[in-house]
Amino acid sequence: MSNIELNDKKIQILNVAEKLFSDKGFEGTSIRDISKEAKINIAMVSYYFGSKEKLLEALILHKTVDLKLQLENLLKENIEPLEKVNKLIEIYINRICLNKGIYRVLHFELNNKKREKSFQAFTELKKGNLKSVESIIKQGQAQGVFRKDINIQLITPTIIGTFFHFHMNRPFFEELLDLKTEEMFNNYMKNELTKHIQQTIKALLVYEN
Amino acid sequence: MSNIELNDKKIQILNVAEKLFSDKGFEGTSIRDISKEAKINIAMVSYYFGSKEKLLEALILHKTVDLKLQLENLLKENIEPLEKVNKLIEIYINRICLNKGIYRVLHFELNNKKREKSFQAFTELKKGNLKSVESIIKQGQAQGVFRKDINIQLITPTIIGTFFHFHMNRPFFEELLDLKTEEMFNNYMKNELTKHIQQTIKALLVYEN
Amino acid sequence: MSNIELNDKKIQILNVAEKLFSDKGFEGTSIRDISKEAKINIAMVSYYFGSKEKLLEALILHKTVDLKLQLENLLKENIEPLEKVNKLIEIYINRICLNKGIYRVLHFELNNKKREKSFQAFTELKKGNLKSVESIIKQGQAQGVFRKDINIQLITPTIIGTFFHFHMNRPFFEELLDLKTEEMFNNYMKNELTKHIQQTIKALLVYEN
Amino acid sequence: MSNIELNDKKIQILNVAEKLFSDKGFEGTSIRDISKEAKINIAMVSYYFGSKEKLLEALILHKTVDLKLQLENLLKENIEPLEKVNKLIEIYINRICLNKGIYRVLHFELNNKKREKSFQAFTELKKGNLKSVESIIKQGQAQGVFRKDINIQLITPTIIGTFFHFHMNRPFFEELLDLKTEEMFNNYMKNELTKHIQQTIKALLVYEN
DNA sequence: AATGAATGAGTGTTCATTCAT
DNA sequence: CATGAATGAACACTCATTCAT
Repeated sequence: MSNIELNDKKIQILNVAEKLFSDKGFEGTSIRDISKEAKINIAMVSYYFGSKEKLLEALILHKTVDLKLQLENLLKENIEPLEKVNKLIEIYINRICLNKGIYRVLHFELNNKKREKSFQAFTELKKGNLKSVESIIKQGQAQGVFRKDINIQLITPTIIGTFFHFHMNRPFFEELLDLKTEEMFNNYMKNELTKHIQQTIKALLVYEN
Repeated sequence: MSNIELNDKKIQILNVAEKLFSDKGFEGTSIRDISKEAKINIAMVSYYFGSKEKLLEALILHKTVDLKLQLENLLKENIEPLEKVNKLIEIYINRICLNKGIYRVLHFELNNKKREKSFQAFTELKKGNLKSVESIIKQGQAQGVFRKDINIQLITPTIIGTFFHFHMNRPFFEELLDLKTEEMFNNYMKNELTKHIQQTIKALLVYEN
Repeated sequence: MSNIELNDKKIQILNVAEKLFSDKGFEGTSIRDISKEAKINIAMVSYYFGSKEKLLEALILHKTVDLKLQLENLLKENIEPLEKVNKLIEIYINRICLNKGIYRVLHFELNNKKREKSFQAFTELKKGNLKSVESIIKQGQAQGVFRKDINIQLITPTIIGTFFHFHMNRPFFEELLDLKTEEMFNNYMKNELTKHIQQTIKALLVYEN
Repeated sequence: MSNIELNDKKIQILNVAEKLFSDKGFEGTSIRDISKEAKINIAMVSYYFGSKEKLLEALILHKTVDLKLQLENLLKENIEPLEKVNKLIEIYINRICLNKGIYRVLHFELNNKKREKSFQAFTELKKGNLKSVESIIKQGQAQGVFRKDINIQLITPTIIGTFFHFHMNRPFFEELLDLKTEEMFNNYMKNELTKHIQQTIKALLVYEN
């Protein structure tokens, strides 16, 4: 899927880059920071990836490949539509949790600049996501479980947007909800927040206005 | 509310800063960019605001002052709770549309760094928002219109998150929904998207699981 | 002697400038620092003195006018030559103590740059000093008290140089001699150091090699 | 003794820095000045030394390392105390003549600021100097050649102070003594001035008040 | 006579990138 | 293949000074 060879050192650089881009933003992270943290020579980044920009592109490609697979597997599962939606939500949340950093960077950086290549990859990903959601919901509609008048295209923004907003405002919610440790915060996300989103989507899909 | 005098040139700088911070991020925007775009001397920013950091603070204060007032007025209105929630959503969306730039900056820049002062201003704003939501929902609960077991703290993330995710992925949705002009996109946000969010929140507040 | 009018504000500026130039050097002191410390408008310095450079010139002229008078009075006193030399040393040390700052600036700044006007004033001062020393020593030689083969031109460097070196290395000697307070340091200068210099010059003037 | 590698370009930078710091002071010299004079890229200074401040530190270390050795060798020499004192004076003067620039900087820049690291290196140097002087004089006192009541700590200020004052007022003495060429001035320093200081110190050490 | 507003030039430093080895 | 050395450009910011009022 990616046309660049990824040896160990490249992956090491990508991991460090993800962490730092996430913490300090793309512009706020210098190649020096990356090379120091990854314990590699400063020229390695340009040498391996061509430029800082292309490092970001590689990072995005590297981190978004397998979500597609996960979704395709979900579609094949033989479970009820609502259950599938719930699992879909869990997959999303889990993915973003796993790749905390990159999603932040993705949303912020990709829309500002004309990073055509990665942007396309990202667009493809989003289209794939949408198709999966569409497929699941139409299945539910066919079974008479879901309402017919649903704006399917706005389901994903609700799921990911809700989660993302919570995630982006982490310090605020840490204080508000008294989530003192990393573990507590993660638990809240995986339990309360996930439940809230599932409940929201269910209400939206099922409730007759 | 703001303790700095805002003459025309300051406001001009703030507007340019909002635009550029929004487009290219805080770190990605240089004082040179701002001064060039605003057609002012490069030293003016530091001269007027003290530093780039303080410019951001001033920008946040400048752009968030009247949201609070709008919400307070809403609370006093003598209308049904559901109607109030819908109006609240409209206010949010309208505000973010008006100040696209600053909200984008707020979301992406303000949480990763220790920009204490600006961060506090933003936290206060979010706390105020939460209080308003809480007040409205409890009113609805008292009237028996809304369910009792609502996680109030997660309502705002759903409203703003959904809207924001849509807004952040503008190019994607422009293509997907064939929204060719600025006007069409804005109309979609003000109609379909708003309706979707209102419908979502209503379902969440009213629907018995 | 000075061709500029010195009103209260000018003198206030000069005093602040002396203090700051002394503490942080000429280049290390900004007009902003001076205007803040002197509680005057930042444009006042340029307005009153023309420029930062000219402020320094004015400062030098202002601070060196009355040394000449003191020396002329000393010459007229009817006391023994050795006593006169000792008094001369006391006058020097006292003057430099009084105008701590300016002498440091004088020596450092005046030799580096071509500040012709103040440099001339300073040269005149030094010539006057030399004449006084010469006059005193020749008096002593005439009376047979002092040796004939003295290099009069190098007496002043010995007096002022010794004192100045001590003064410039204040932190070092504070530690070495355990002079914990301002007062202790000043007392050491006025007593031990003065005595040492007087003893040195006496030995030089009197001792037969 | 120095923990930084000194290649040719670094030494070139150090030499230029010494010259310019000496001429225009530390604050008065910009990295741009240095880079222009040394014909190197402006970023090289920060690249090589870390900062302008650290360049000064390196300069001090670089220029003061071998004085210590010279003094230690002097102490071991088997010559009369008075001869040793005279040689000590010659060493001082010679060193300062050789490294005119750095000593000038040392005296004027190092005491007013908290340049801790450089300051410490300089303090160590001064302490070493003092020990050498002390050792020599006590030897002379033990042999009954020098007086017992000498304030040893004020010997160095007299030696260096006298020399330095002369050196700092070079233009004045050039005119006064009609020293038309560089060579004449240097000769005067190495002959008359040195002799004067040696004579002064001898008188101070030997003459019974 | 005095000053707040404004500015162009300059500051030290960091940047991503290049290139000879 | 990999890298240390090196660099021009850009960074945020401060400077002394000017000028309209």
